[in-house]
Amino acid sequence: MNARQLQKAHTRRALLEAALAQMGAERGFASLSLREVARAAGIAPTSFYRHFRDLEELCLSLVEEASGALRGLLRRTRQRVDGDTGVVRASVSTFMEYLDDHASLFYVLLRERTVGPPAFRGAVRKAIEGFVEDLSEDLERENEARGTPIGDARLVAETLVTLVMDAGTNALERPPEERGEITERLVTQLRMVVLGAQTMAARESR
Amino acid sequence: MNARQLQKAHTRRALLEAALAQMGAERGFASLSLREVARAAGIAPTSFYRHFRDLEELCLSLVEEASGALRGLLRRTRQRVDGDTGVVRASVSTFMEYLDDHASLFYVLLRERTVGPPAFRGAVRKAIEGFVEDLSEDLERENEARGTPIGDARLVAETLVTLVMDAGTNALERPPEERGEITERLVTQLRMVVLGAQTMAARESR
DNA sequence: TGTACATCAGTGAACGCGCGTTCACTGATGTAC
DNA sequence: TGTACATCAGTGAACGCGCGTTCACTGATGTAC
Repeated sequence: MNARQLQKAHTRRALLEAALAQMGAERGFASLSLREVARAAGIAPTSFYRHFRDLEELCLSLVEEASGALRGLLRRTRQRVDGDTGVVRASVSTFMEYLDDHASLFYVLLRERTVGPPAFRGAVRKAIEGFVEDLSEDLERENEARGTPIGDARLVAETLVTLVMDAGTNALERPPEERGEITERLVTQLRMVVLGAQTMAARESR
Repeated sequence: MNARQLQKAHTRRALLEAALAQMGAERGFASLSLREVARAAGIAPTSFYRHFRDLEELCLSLVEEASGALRGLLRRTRQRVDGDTGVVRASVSTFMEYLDDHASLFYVLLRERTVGPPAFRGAVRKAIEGFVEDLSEDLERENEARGTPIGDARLVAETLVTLVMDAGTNALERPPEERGEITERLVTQLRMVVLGAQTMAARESR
């Protein structure tokens, strides 16, 4: 890569980081300002346009980045799911690690799910659907292996993901010392769901 | 009430409605503008201050209104919960009715849960906690009556509310014809949770 | 009931401010020969 | 390697705009006597 291209990539990164930093706990994409972001990235406002068409394009990149990180992590999770630790434990601890490492990115994913331009919400939804898809496959595989049918695996996966995302939101809003409790409650919730699904499937096959 | 007081109350209402209308599908509280709201309410921007200190105060009123409506509806739900229809069905149909009648208010409740000033998020959380509290009592009462222990009723209630809120968000974002499917999936989800909780409680008491 | 005064919801002009975007530019880096 | 030219990330001045907020005001409604 050119020295020029390298420098450009550098600046682009600075812009993304700056936008991410601005959206702390209280601000959504809607309250960002191009000038503010440029200022924080250390460039003139006009230079912004060398990298993105507008703020929306920048934020879309952020969403994609957040999704990518999440999926990558999930993929790594699979290797942990073995006899010792079940899908539930493994997924939860993976998720909480992600939360620690990418808190700001996660904010983006959670917040912009319900506000903002459609393209935005669509991207977030797609990311979550990918998550659901992966988890669904894992669930089916594991439950076939164990001989415990789980019924509509996709619906179960959706339920689990919903609960995980919600717990993630809470975890970000509460002080870190409550993190452990939130995790434990989440694990119980997820087990209830899986157990309920199995019980339901068992009844139906009778 | 005075003619004057009456007129004032009228204008106040217009302001609240205007703000609500502005926050359609894509806009959060953060992207409202005082002038825009005043314009839509048919008054001069400066008159706004006769009613609210700033936009935040207005939005807080909206959140409280939304919470009030939700709780009121829930209270009415209780009367439906009898032998014929269980807690689950009754709650879900109640909720979906609310969704139809107060879509905009519900947007406020769902969106501003994760973005915006702390006072704001606090109010929303409090509303949801009230919801959880009420449902938790219902669950305990019903399950004692039936002799099917449910374990940590509060945790179960939290799980149910989380799933209901999430389904509500989806329902608002999807075309109305998908509403029925979403409702059915939600009912199944909730039944899984209740069944799971009961199964878990039964195992533990063994 | 009539009069004099107080209240106060709503007004319109004015302010300074930060915003997004345009434009013609600069000057370091890259490329062709 | 040296030279002439092209590219293009970053610049700074300038624009028009809508914003939140202040201020002194108006005039209908309410109140005291």
